[in-house]
Amino acid sequence: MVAATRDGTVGKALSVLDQVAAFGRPVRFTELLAQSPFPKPTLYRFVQTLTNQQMLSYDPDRQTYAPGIRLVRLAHAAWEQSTLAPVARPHIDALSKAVGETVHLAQLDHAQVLYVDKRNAGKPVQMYSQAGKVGPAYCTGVGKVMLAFSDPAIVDLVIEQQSFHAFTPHTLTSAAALREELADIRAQGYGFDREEHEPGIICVAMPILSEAGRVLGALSVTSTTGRTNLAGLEAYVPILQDTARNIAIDAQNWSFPDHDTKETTGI
Amino acid sequence: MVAATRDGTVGKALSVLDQVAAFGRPVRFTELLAQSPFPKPTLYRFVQTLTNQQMLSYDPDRQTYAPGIRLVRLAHAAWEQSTLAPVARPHIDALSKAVGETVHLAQLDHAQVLYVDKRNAGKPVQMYSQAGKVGPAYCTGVGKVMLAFSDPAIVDLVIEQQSFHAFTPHTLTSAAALREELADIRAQGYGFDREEHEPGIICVAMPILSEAGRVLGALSVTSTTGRTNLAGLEAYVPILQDTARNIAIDAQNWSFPDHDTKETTGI
DNA sequence: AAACCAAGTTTCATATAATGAGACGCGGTT
DNA sequence: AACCGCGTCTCATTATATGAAACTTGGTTT
Repeated sequence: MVAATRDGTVGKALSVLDQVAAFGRPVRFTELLAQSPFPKPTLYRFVQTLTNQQMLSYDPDRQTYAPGIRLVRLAHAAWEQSTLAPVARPHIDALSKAVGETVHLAQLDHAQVLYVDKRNAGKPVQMYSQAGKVGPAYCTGVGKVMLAFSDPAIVDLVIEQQSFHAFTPHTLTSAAALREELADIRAQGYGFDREEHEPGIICVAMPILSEAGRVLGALSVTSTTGRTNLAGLEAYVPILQDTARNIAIDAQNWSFPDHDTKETTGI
Repeated sequence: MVAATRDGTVGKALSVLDQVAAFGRPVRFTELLAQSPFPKPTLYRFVQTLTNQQMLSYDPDRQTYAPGIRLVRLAHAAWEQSTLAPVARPHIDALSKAVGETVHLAQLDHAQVLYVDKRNAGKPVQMYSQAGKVGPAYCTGVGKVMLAFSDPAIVDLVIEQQSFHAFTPHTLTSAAALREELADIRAQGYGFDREEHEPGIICVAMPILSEAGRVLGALSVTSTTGRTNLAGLEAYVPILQDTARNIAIDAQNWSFPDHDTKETTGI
C-alpha cells in the first residue's frame, strides 16, 4: 500500500481504512487490532474518527466496521476526474460494439492494475461492481502492457515487491520471464494474456500512450479459448491501436470545459 | 458535510478532500486556499499529504489537484459492503425487467440522497457514472420517502440545514410543505416525485424498511410525463412493495458468507 | 534588463493534538 | 462468585500540527 508513516496522523488513519477494506467483509475491532501496528487506544480513536467522518460505517448490531458511504461519493468524483474513463467512454462503446467481446480499460495504481471501466459483450453489466477492482500486473494483459512501456525504475519497483503466484500453469512466475515478456511486448507494441490469470481466458491488450510516450492506461479485448484463439484476437490489433490513439489524443485535449454536460437523468 | 473540527487533524484533512471533490474539476492550490478555513501552509501540507496518500492526484503540467485513484479502490469495497447494492442487485434486475422503466436504488447519506445503483430502461448504461451521485432529499421521490420513515430528530436536522431551492414550479420550497408531504407519505406508505426536481420527470418511490422499521434505503421507478402519469406509475406500487420487502429480508440475513462468490470475470 | 507580482514552497518557535500504558465497565462464560 | 474477553475511557508525556513570516520561482510589466 502507500507509505504508512511519513504522512503523520492522516497517513496512519488512512492505512486503517485500507486495512478495513482489505478484509472484504465487515470486521470487528479486535480483528483489526490483532493485525494492526497501533496500540489499542490509538487504533480505537482512528476507527472512531473514521466512523464519525463516514469513511467507515459501523453496524451496531454486529459490532462491525466496513468502508463507509462517503467513499462512494468521493470515488464518483475521482472516477470522473482522475481516470481515463470519462474521455474514453465513447471510444470504448464503439470498440465494444465493433468487436462484440468484453472490453476493459485499466490504469496502473502502484504495482496493481486498476480496472476503471468495462463493457460486456452481450448484456448490460453492473459496472460499478467491476470498476475499482484491482488485479496483479504481472499476469494480466493490461498489466504487462502497461509495465512494458513504463519507466524502468517503476518496473524494478513493481517486480521487487511482487510475489509471483502461479494462478494457472501458464502464469509467468519469475522476474526473468516477466522481463523477457515485457521486452517482447515493447518490440511488438501490444501483448496477450495466454491464460495466465484464469484458465480458458485469453486477451489482447494495447497500451494507451501519451504523445511523450508516457503510459496513460491500457485497453484489452477479452475472450475465451472456447470462442477464439490468440490469432483470432490478433485481428483486433488495428482497431485497438486506433482506439488507444484516439483516447490518448482526447486525453491530451481534455480540460474540463466547465460542465457543458448538463444532466438530464431524471433521477 | 461532516463535522470538520472535533475529529482533529484527520477530520480537517478529509474536509479538504471533500472540498476538492466539490469542485467537480481539477483545481489549483490557490483556488482551494481562497475558500479554505486553513492558512496557506496548513492547507499546503494537507494537500501534500493527501497527494502522497493517493487520495488526491496531482497533474504537474496543469498544476491541479483532483480526487485520487485510491478512492476508486476503496469505494469498490465500500459499495460491496456498506450499501444495499449487492443484496438488492437481483431484485432490481427483476424489477427493471418487469416494469421496463429506469429503476433507482438510493440510501440516505447525511441530508443527501446517495444513488447506489441504477438500471436503465432500454439500453445498457455506464452505471459507475451514476452510482455515487448525490441529490437533494427534499425534492426527489426516494429522498422524501426515506425522510418520511426516518427518526423525527433526523428529519429536523435535515430540514434545518436544508436550503430549499425551487428546481421547478412544483418543488416544495418550505419546511411546512415538506412536513405535510412526509406525513402523507407515511400514511400511504409510498411517495411520488411530481416533477419536483426536473420538469417532465416523475417517479414513484418506495422505502426499504427493516423489520424494526428502520429505513435501509429506497427504490424508485422513474418515467416521463410524455410516457405516463402518476396514476400509471401507481400501478407499480405492488411490485415495488414486494421488491422492497424482499430486499429488506435479504439484507437482514446477509452476513458475508466467506467469499463463496468465486470470481469468473475473465479480467 | 530591472522591477514587479503572484503562486507556490520552506522555516521554525509555539501551541495543540496524538499517543499508549493502564485502568475501568460490562456482558457472557465457567 | 470469580473469571475473561472485548470494548471504552483517563491522563501525563511526547510528538505533531500549526501558521506568521520569509523565501523561491516563473512569468509579466515598466
